[in-house]
Amino acid sequence: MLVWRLSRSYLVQNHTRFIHSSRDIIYATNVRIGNLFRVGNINHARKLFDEMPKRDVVSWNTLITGYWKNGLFQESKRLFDIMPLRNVVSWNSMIAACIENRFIDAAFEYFQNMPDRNIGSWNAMISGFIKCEMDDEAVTLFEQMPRRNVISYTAMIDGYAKKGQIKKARELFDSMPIRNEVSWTVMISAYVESDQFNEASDLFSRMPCKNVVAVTAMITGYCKEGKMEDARVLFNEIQCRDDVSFNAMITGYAQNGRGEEALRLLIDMRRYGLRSDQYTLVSVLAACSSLASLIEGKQIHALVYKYRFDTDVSVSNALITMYSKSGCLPDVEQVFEKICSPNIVSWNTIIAAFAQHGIYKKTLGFFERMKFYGIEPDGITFLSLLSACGHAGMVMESLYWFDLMKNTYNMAPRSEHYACLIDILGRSGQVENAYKMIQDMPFEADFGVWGALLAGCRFSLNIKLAELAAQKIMKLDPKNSGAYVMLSNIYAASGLWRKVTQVRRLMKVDRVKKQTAYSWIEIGNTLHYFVGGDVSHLAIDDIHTVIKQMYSHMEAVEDIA
DNA sequence: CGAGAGCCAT
Repeated sequence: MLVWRLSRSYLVQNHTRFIHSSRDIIYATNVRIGNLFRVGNINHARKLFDEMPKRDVVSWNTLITGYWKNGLFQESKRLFDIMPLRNVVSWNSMIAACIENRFIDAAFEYFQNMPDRNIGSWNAMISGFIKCEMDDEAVTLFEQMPRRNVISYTAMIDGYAKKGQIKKARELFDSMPIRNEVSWTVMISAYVESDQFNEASDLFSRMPCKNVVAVTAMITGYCKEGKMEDARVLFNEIQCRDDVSFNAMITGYAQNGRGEEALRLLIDMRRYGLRSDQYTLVSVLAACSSLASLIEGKQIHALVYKYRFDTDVSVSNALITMYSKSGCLPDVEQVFEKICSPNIVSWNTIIAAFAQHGIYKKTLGFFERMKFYGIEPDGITFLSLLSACGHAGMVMESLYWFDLMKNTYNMAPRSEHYACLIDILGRSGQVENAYKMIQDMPFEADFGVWGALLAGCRFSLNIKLAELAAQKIMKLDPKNSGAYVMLSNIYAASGLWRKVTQVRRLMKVDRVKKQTAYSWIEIGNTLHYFVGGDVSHLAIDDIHTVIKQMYSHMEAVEDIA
């Protein structure tokens, strides 16, 4: 009897604790449906929904959101139309769905038609306008909305930042009543993006609670400044590193010419238990490109296949550059032809690849194909075309492309285009014409333009122009040793030894140090370094013998040509 | 169930 009573009370107790009201069942099922959609199991999610004896508005909303997040916008729309009862979230979800599919007008229609809006509706619509670069509309809504929260402000700040209106972004940031870590991060990355490192750093130091996202933005800032050691310190301080922070650090190394460290960090990343994604692969491929190390590049290419990123355009573009820098032109073409829809970067990349190897015909061919596919060339395309002419020594053609760019495509040449053209003119001994071109430029010549002129002067030993160009460069970039070295070389080639000594002395006074140039090659696991005049290599005599043979061979070939 | 942030290629 006692046992019976005990067990009965036990049962009653637990019954009340575990019994599911129909509301609980609906709630649990909704959560399950949402989770199934999140892992892309659409059919199973739908089956659960269909089998529900009773559904609430959240069930419908979960279904609607699940469909458009899996790329089935039309089904979301259909469900929205037939659902028995809608709440504000149903409407907001449809707004988000339209925005995701770039139907901004449809989104606004939902926004206007909905019976009542909450702050989320306004925020969704504002960020939609910002995504579609309709800033005026975003501002109008922001000003019209009855209440604003931290998300409204943050979305607007990000919008201003993306438009390059950093000042306005900052004003809003300062004026907002409450800031959270997202607002701080948006503002910091706005400064990083617009190369205002000190402002970014200042904000970062004042940020009360630094999460991994903000730290990653700051790491990017340090990397852009070339301060890799500082970036690494920040990176090491992160408590829980994620794929994005690893990618930022790897990219930093790759972009600062520290390919070995980028590759090493890729290994660390995998050891840390993180999978590399397309961002990682693009960056380590860039690292391989700068190292011109084909073996590692091919290994990464294998990873690209393994992780199924071989259809990613950016990855393919990075592969093209890698193979091009290693001189594997057949692989360059092979990767390119496998891209389903090459974008402007793909075309520019392959054009640049053949341009850099002086294969003018192929360069031209890809340019024609690009036009045939209806991709409009941009400034970078023309830069590649110009550089192709430079590598092939074709002055007339370069002037043709320059003219085509200006007059047929109505594009304003940038200083890089001028620098390229001036380089070509200089190499062909036309420094006077090159100087004329500088004088006719619609804007002030920069470091690159004067550098190209100075470099050109060594072909015709034009002392006057060389001195002028060197002077300009020293003014624009006082720490740069290149101008001093180049000028002194031109003096030396002209037999002006007293002037050579003068420049050397000037370098000491200005405390400019010549950077030693070196080249290297990796054979097996050994790295062989070579500096100019360096005879320390064990096989230096053999090397010199081979070089002499190559020179005489080249001369012989040139005679035939 | 809906709204805001960091990393990629010429």
